[in-house]
Amino acid sequence: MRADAVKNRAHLLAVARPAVAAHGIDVSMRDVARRANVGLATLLRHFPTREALLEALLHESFEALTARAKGLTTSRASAEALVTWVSECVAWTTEYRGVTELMAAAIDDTDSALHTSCVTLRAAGAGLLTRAQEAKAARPDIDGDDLFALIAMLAWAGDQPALASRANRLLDVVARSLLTERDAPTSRAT
Amino acid sequence: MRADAVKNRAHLLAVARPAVAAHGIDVSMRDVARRANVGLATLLRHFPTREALLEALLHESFEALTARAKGLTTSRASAEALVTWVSECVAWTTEYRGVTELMAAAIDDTDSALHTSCVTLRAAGAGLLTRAQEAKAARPDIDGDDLFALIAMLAWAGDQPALASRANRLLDVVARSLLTERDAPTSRAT
DNA sequence: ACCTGAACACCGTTCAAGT
DNA sequence: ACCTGAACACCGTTCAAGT
Repeated sequence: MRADAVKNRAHLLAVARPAVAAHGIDVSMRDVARRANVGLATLLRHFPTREALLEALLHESFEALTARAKGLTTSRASAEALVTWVSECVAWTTEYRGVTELMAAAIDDTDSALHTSCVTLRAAGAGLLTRAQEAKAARPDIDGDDLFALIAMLAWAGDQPALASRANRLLDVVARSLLTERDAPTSRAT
Repeated sequence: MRADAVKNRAHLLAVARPAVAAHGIDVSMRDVARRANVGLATLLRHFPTREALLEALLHESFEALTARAKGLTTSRASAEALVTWVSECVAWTTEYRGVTELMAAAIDDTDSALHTSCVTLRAAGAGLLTRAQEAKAARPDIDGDDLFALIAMLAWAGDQPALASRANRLLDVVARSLLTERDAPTSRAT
């Protein structure tokens, strides 16, 4: 990559991050290009789709959440680790309004730039879930796909202004059903 | 209303219904007008917003679901009635892809054409919930707003192609947490 | 009263032309 | 290699002009 292209790319990401934070992931691509004092076509050249731009912005977060799952595996009891991780995933998505929709679409779309990140994230959750199930701490009849869906649902609710105030209770409802009775911590147990 | 206006309105609704069913609630208003062989401005004159059009299309369904809640109150055990109604609400929204987003926005927006319908629906659910709670069949620490949020979350998941196959299990997860242990029916109990 | 075409300010896609 | 303006086909909003 040419030196000016490297610089352009970095500049675009620096501009896109606050724009996405302010307007959600539906922010106008044209607007991002404008803020970067660059032609729209230049933005599209670096990031041919919205997903590609998002992937570049979110890659580190995805990796951090995956690493966090591994860390929780060794540091916490299985039920607590699972709920903590779910809660952190949900909390993270609220930084990027609308990203849940994109993730739900990407998980089944091999062509999406977000596909690999989403699959990796789901696998990390599945690991925590399996561990909890082996310890008889989580209900055995759900799998990593269900867990991913539940996280997405909670994240979606957190994105809706009318529902966001209920986020903690909704997490608690899901968590209680996820865990078997005897080990069920409430969402305030940390 | 003038005779030609009445006819236009009915024709627009007849055309809009299959269009929404096919393309979801994000269907282009221009496209609906085109299919009706009418100017876009004419469509907007009858239904100044997308919400107004949707309200006209969905009004009967909202009323039916509200009536259904009342019917279940007298015909079923409180826990079963609650879960059945939740399940029927979720199933209904799948006919109108994307309507959940609109409902979540409308519930807190007094100006939305869908506001009243959503509030009424929420109240109907709250009634079923209260009855179940009084029978000690549902957990006491949630309210009608939480229930509305949970229904919306399940409906949203049903709208996502990648998550839809999990719909039954997700309903079961929510239902189990909603109900107290001893009375908890699985989602297949009917 | 009701309808309509047209102007407007947007959007993302595409590509020929520049450096 | 990389950038860019412009043309394109869309969108919903608004309104003056028609019947």
